[in-house]
Amino acid sequence: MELFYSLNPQQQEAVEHLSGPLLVLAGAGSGKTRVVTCRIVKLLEREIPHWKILGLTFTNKAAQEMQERVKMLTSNKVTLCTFHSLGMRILREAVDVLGYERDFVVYDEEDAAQLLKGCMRDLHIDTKDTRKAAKTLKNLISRAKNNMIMPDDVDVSEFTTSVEHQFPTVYKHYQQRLRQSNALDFDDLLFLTVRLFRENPDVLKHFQKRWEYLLVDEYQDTNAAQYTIVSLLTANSQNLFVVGDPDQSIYSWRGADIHNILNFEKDFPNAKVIRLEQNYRSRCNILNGANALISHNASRYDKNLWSDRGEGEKITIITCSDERQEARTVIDYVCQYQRDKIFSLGDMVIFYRTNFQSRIFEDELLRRQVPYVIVGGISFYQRREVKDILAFLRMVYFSSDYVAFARTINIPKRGIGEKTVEKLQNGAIQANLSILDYISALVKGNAHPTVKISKLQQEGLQQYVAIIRELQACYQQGSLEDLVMAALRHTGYLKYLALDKETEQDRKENVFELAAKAAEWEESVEEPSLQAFLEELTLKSNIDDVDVSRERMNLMTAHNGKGLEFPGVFVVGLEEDLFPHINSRGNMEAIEEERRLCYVGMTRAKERLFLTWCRHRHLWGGSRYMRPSRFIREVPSKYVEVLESEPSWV
DNA sequence: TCCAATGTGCTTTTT
DNA sequence: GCACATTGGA
Repeated sequence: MELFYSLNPQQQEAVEHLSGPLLVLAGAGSGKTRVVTCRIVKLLEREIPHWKILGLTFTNKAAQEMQERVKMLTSNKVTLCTFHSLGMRILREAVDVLGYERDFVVYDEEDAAQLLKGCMRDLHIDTKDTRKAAKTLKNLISRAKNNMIMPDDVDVSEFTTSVEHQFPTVYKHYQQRLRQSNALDFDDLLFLTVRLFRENPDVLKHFQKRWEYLLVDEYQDTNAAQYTIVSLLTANSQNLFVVGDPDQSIYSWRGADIHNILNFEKDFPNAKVIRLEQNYRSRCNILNGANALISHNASRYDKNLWSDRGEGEKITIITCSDERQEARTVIDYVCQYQRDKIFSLGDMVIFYRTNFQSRIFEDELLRRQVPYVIVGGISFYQRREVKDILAFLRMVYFSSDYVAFARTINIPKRGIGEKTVEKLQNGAIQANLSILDYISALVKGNAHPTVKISKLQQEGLQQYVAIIRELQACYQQGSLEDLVMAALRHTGYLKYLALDKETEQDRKENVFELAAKAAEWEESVEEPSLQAFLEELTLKSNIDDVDVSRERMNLMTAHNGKGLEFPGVFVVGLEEDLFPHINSRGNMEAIEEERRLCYVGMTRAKERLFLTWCRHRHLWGGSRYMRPSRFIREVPSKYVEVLESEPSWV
């Protein structure tokens, strides 16, 4: 088969691997995705039934791409999904064993943050800076769940601050509130799966039998919970095939533990290790420069990534006077390459460390009318107006979803503020009713306990209940698109949007777009349901449906560049305290992660690589002197040409 | 409850 | 320089 024809011996060996644990250490650009896909195809050729194979990825996009490739090659459908959607599937089947309801709603980060804020109010957490405290608590909860620690088992011995001391209480309360909403957060999808497996050997056995061959992509980014899921599922079969590159581990701040990949051989005795060291992507100057950079990390597996793609041009390092000039210089190159037909716009990318850096490049691109796209950033489904409508839809299906209730009850204004919402929630909890049933009883005058509210609020609630009931009726008969349109109509949402003239147009377009997407989605799936629709949207990220049809310059954070490649790459803002970021100062591990991030950026480049830095930069309202990033110094001069950009006069 | 004026403190973000 | 959170008056 042509697919296997051009595999090198190491790739071949990995693809041929039939059973037992295998770690593929796949350097940047070494054909990792192809190896995973080919191995799946190979398993199918060996008459392993497709339903026994499970492939796990970190993004929907990666899962989708592999799914398509496999389907094209074999017309078979193996299960390829993210860890979180795997958790979702498993929990939908069996979470009742843990005392949860099966038709739970999933809270995204924003919903969870909202819930947490409510918890902090409930518990009267008093701090100087609520925002910071909320962030700290959110992180602590996430870390606890990723490390599979229950509220009662939190180790408080290392805690010093008052916020930290309050954490176990908040965590416990937060879990309780999730339950009252019949909701799970992202981390629960993993943690509860682990608990389900650990506490119910029969359930585990069932899933072990179901999937006998496991493949994990980007293994260096797994956290403890994901690691546990994988090792539990493969405990019997031992058929675990993982691919990853420790040098590209850039999500430790999200709980990813690089030791999962570094200790693979220890964790899985008899494990085989295959190294893919030939890079098919980059010119030698680029690859050698990147290799030299990453060799400055002390804690790593040494590897020797090489390329036979020829020397190519040297890495260009440009010193700029400030960020305006940096943007001009970069876009000058972009336009020149495009004009000379060396690269098309879509062949080039700008990588930056932080989102705010994109603005100046956008200005410059707009000024010169160069089409561009920002990959990542705020997702369509996270826009306020879209989430508002989705929250209404959630109330239609999940009548005890407090976060959706709190979000929608005062749209449009019904005189029901924070305090009243709190009272209503407490009333509902005491009455042991869903929030919708409770306020429904309340307006009819037969709620126990009853809550004191004003005449105006009474009317507001009545209206609200009527709207939701109406939408529920609509959901019984019509399509999803109709339901979205009905939500717009019955809630008076368009009128509500018209209150802010500046944003009205964009927001209107977005809500209509949502209706269109609902229609499209309904067409494309076999069994459309409101629940499935909402569920898919919460697990969907912003980079999942990028529009590649149009020819546009790409802008994104270095994090979002992972897994992509471009002929021309600009890594910008390489200054101390920006890249590496100031928050990593003095912390060796953090600096090393920044270095890996820079390495990821550099190794995306096939033909041409530019590294730029500015002597001055406007940061937090003032102009600052910057020093060139240590990462620039760490690229040996033999791979580099250095340019000083003209000083900017304007 | 709501709105406008004032005060603070800055990342990255697969799901 | 900006978003977002808190505060105080209507």
